[in-house]
Amino acid sequence: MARTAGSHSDITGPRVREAALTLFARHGYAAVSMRQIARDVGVQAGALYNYTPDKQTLLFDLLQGHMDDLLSALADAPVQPTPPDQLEAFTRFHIRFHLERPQAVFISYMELRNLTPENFAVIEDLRRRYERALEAILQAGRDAGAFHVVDTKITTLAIIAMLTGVNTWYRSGGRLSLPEVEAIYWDMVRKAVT
Amino acid sequence: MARTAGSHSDITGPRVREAALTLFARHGYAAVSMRQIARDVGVQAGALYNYTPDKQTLLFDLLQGHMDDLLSALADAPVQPTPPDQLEAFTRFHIRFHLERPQAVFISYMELRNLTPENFAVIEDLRRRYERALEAILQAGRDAGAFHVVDTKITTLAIIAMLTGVNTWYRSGGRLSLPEVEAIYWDMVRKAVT
DNA sequence: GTCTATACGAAGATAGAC
DNA sequence: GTCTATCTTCGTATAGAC
Repeated sequence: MARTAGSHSDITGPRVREAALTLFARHGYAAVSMRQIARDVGVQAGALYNYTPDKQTLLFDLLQGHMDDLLSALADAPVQPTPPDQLEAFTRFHIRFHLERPQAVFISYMELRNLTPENFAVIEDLRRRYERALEAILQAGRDAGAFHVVDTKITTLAIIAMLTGVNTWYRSGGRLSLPEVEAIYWDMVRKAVT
Repeated sequence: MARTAGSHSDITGPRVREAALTLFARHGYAAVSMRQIARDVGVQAGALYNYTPDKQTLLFDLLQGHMDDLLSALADAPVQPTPPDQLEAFTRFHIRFHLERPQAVFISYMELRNLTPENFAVIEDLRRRYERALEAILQAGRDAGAFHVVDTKITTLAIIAMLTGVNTWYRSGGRLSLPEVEAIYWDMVRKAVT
């Protein structure tokens, strides 16, 4: 695609999404105006509509992009031979991935209710797909006699809630290193399913 | 206090808070207008200002009321003799209390960022007080040799995150009864700290 | 692609009548 | 205590010049 001299679509577009991500995470989708986003990017409000048809789509794109990244990264992770190894890999993967993008994680479950029903359904489907990956590990482990799990659905949600909770308190450079955090959580997960 | 014939302060006041709670939980604080709240209550927008000085105070009162209820209920719970019994009681108390008022729970951590800094500090202090109650149980259990906990602070936050996660999926009348849910979570908590 | 200008509606909050 | 009316500000989104 040829571009004219003054065209910055491939630079400004990502900057719009970055600014929106930061502002949505800090103040919430409904509390952020297009004018604020434009100010952060350094353009006028009207110019934003070259990069998104409306504010709703901007939110949806951020959430969908995040879920796509999550599922791709999960799919790219090395395959482990046994359910306990798979569960450990999942635990460490989840913590690391989520700590790397706290803002996207934050809006991905804080702003779900600000999606239109159609957009919500899309994100929900992606989220369920991620949960099913963990549940499959728990089921395989139970079938193999390695795990003692009363209800794989609930345990799946409980583990994910516990792990995602790391984002509420972890600060890099704090008292604990990332490997230490991973080890502590893996210890709890391992014991909880045994 | 004498009241005039047309005075409904003691009826309308709570109804304003109820309507605000429901609307804030459903759409988010920033997305809800005073006019919407007034419509739900059945008065004009201007009349709301007889019951709250402004929208911010309305939110703060809801959150502070919720935290006060939580800490009172915890203080009123029967005292258990040993750390494992205390932890079981805490686990069941937390699940039951939170499932009884899902809307208040929801806004109490979704709308924290919409509080003014001063109001935020007040709510944070109350939240920390609740967390310290659980941490004290974990420390006592570790000192007594009943629990195996690497880091009491993190374990406290991990347990609370896991338990509060119940609110995201539990629906009364669903597949599992409340006692069953409590039992499943207590089983996981117990194993995770042993 | 970005600007300025603006259409159009709705927000929070207040004033004064009843 | 509640109403109607209103002030002032701000919201999303669009139009047309450059």
